[in-house]
Amino acid sequence: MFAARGYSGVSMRHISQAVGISAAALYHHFPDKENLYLEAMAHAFTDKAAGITAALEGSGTSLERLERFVDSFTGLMGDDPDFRALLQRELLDGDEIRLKLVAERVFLGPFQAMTALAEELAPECDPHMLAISMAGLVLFHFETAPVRRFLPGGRPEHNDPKIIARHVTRLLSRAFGDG
Amino acid sequence: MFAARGYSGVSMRHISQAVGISAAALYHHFPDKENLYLEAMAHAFTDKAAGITAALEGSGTSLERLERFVDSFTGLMGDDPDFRALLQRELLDGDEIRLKLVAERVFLGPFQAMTALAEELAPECDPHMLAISMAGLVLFHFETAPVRRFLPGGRPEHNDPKIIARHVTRLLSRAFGDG
DNA sequence: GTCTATAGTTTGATAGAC
DNA sequence: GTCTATCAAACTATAGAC
Repeated sequence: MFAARGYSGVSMRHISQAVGISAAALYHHFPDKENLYLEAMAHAFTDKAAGITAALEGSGTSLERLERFVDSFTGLMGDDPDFRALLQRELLDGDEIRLKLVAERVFLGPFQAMTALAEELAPECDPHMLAISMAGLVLFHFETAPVRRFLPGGRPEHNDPKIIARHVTRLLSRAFGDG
Repeated sequence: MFAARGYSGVSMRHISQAVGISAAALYHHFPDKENLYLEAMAHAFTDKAAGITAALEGSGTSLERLERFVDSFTGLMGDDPDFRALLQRELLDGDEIRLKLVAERVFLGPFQAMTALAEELAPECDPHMLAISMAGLVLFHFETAPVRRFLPGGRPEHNDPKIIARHVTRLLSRAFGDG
């Protein structure tokens, strides 16, 4: 619900109806709405990125690991749209404490592996920026999915994680493949 | 205010205080909150992307126009963080009507020019997907700015539009420069 | 651990004076 | 065009019975 409507768009009553207890009973389990939200985020973000990190740290050439990373990342985003929406809402709404939690709990692991891969792919490039670019290249295709059908050339298959992965892998391979 | 806190995070009283009139007076100018929001969006989005389209449609080689596009796009995002936030909130919260308005009012012009450039740069590539990739490559650096300082290698200059533009231009030039 | 009842606040929106 | 006053509903949160 928070993924779909945001923090202030979801009330304690909405939540209580969804879980089938009264709003008052929610306050037996959580001290207030803020805390309920934080625990929901902590749960939603736990272990989500482990597969990404594993794909990056496996064996193979840097290009093979790049391809596995892109496949794994697009797969995760396609399988769990709520996770993606929650992340992007946190980037818009999160205060320092929440952003630090997200950074440490979901981004840090894969990001370290991504910067390591970035240094292999392009040693002369800033690895931090290249890691961000690789992630953005994937994420933006999902982020823009609801609006792309109103844009020229937009077709349903552009929302297919496999199609997105192939496109991104080819683009990055062109940039870092034979250099 | 909508950029910072979202639709349901801003009340009519908040707005009335910010503009210095009573909440009741707002209803003399707008029939309801929804309509006020739509008019605010229509205003915020008008002519925002004209500079991008101009950069893409100017003279020069495709690589020169690519570089001008990236400079122009990063400049816009750096100069107007609220515009970027509003766009990303619309992608998360917009219904069909609002997304169509955004698509036609802000995305369509530059996107058509971007797909045209994409076909020049990489005829064998899907121009729709490549245009999305070029945009995401730029936008994600701004979207992740608040969290990147908690990630390894994150430095303040990574938020500088000029640094971002140089990075993205180099990456895209590597992919499409000498092919 | 869940409920009903409710306190106290904030919300979107309206009525009517000026 | 703006105001004060206000309504009805929804909100977060608490009290107290079971």
